[in-house]
Amino acid sequence: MAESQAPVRPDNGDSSRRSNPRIQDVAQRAGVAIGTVSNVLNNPDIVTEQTRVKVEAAITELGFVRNSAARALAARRTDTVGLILIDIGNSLFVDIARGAESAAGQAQLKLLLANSDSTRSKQDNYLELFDQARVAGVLLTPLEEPLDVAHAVLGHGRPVVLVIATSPDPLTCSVMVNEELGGYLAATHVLHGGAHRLVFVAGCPDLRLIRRRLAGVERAVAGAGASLGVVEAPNLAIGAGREVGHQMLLSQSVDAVVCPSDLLAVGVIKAATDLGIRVPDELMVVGYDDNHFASESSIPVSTVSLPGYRMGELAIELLLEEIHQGSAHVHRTVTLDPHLIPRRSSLR
Amino acid sequence: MAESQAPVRPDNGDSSRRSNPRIQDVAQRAGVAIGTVSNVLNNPDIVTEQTRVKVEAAITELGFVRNSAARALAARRTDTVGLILIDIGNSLFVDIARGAESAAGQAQLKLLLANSDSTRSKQDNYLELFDQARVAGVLLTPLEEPLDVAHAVLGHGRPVVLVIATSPDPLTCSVMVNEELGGYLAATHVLHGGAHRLVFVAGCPDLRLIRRRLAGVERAVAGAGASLGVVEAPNLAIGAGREVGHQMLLSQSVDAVVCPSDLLAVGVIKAATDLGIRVPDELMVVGYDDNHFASESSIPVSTVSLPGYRMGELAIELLLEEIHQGSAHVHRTVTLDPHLIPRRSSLR
DNA sequence: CTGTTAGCGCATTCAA
DNA sequence: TTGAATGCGCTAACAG
Repeated sequence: MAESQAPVRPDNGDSSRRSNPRIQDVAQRAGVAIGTVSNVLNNPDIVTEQTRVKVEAAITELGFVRNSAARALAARRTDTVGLILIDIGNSLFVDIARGAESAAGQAQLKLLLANSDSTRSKQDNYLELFDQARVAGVLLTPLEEPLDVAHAVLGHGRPVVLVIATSPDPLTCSVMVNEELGGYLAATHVLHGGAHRLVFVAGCPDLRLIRRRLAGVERAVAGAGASLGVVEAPNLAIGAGREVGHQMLLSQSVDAVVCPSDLLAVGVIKAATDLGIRVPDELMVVGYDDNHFASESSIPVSTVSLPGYRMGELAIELLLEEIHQGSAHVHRTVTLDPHLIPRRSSLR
Repeated sequence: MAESQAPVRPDNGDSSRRSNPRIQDVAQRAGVAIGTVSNVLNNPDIVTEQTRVKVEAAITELGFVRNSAARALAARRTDTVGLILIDIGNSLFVDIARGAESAAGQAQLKLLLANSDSTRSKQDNYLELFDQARVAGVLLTPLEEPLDVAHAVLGHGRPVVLVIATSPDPLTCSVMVNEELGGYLAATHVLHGGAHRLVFVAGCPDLRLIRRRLAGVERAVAGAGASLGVVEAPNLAIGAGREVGHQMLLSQSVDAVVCPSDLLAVGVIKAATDLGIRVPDELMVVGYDDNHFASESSIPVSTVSLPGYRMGELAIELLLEEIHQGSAHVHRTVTLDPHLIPRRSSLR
């Protein structure tokens, strides 16, 4: 046996003054073994009431805070989930975050947010960040393909759940929205309101999402014997809606406009107002996403509402399923139906 | 010396099939030592071009991803910063997040977001989460006192920067806004527009923030010989603005309303419209925060704009200062001036 | 139920 | 420059 003099931890003496007390300091202070402290932390039930209290006292006295890095390393797992949002400025994604946070909290999981800001490099950076952090899983509102980095994460055995994916991914679970139905609902609504000459403002017409919505509009129009025009817009923002709307309203006869975003709808309403066209009397307008401001505009905007909160909850539920089922898990896709919220912009 | 037979890692054989290859696997594959791989990862310069290429090849072939837990543990530091926002549904905070993310990215720091949702328990939970993760620092948009958990984080030697603090904290750096000036600007603006009978809608009148804004309004009114009424509202939301606005407009003679939030302003405008009072002709309304929707309402809302993006950038800059200066650091507070954005709701 | 011990995967000495 | 050894703080397995 070596000399007991050999100090395991030379600076033990002033350990009370360390900025980050360790479990060992707590054990020493409480007069128990290190494993016991770990137990009161992770298995409070199997420890004596008496020791537990003693240890807890030491913990608060020392201001002990677990080191999650060490914890994750030793336990080989994490109780953190990452959520990557396309746009935290869009209230739909905020709703998703809220739902996910609520469900995660109930499952004792921590939720970390990241904003990809519609930028692939950011999305990929955060995917890698979460991968490095060995999170229990990641929720991703994905940009369009390629999803190679996400697949790399999957390859490391880390579950990924896609939220608002535009198509089911065979390698993941997904929470989808029936976008075609959304378009159909919007178009049907204005058709029932008496519209005959519809226009769909295709912002970002290359997005599969937008094309699905257009498909639904087309289906509704086809069944009603009305006409449908499609005008393209560079993006989904207000400015685009206003510009495209202005041109469109000047050049063609139209009595209803269906937009794949609320911002676009607001822009079109502005254009109409500028031209002295009354909404909804002369022109009905419907948006999409049910953003919070849609109901707050002076002409509240009718919209196709997506259940963002529920989608967030569902995403966590799917993730938990996958985590618990392990290799026996079979990916599945849950598709939610949107619903129309009629507001003044389309009510005659 | 013990028998060299003792296997350091029994399952080394199938390590290529592990879901998470380690640095050692990379080293083996590249035919170099473990320390060398670490070097190409962290000090690429001090390694031979040739070995570097070899190692990088092995990394991609194996799909190696660093384990940030092990990394943090060994290095005793982290390149991650946490940002806790009061309300990610409020575009001001989104702007702050954007600014912070940009500045953090330039400093090679990762930014993680959390939403306290105006809830103390959530704020404290996330503070502790970041503390456990041993982040390099945390940016906090704080709820009002007490800040005890934040101080605990500070006690562990972890810098905290307060953003939109209502008063400077001697233990931290802060990014503040001259709220009194904001109130003054809003009131002065309507006074110049010819208003004589002002009302300040004090949502959450207990918040120091709100009281500061009111103080600014009072100063402006006092210097102009106009009258000022103050009505309280339970919160800063649209509904409150509408209700309080309705009562106020019925019961007193007023020609300008100053609100400490854009939502409140929108509510007041709604109430006015309901009552057939024309905005801005008969009633001028000014909001606060320059939320994105403020310019999008049909009657665009004049507002006191805070430089959210710059505030986020500044917060990171202050944090970096503190990290680099270490114990020599002296906390400082940067106070930014808001500016008024006149829009239709107050322009006659 | 309590105390002891062996790594988790990596950064970082220090020799060579 | 490169390679072998040490331990970061903790969990988990096991012996008392």
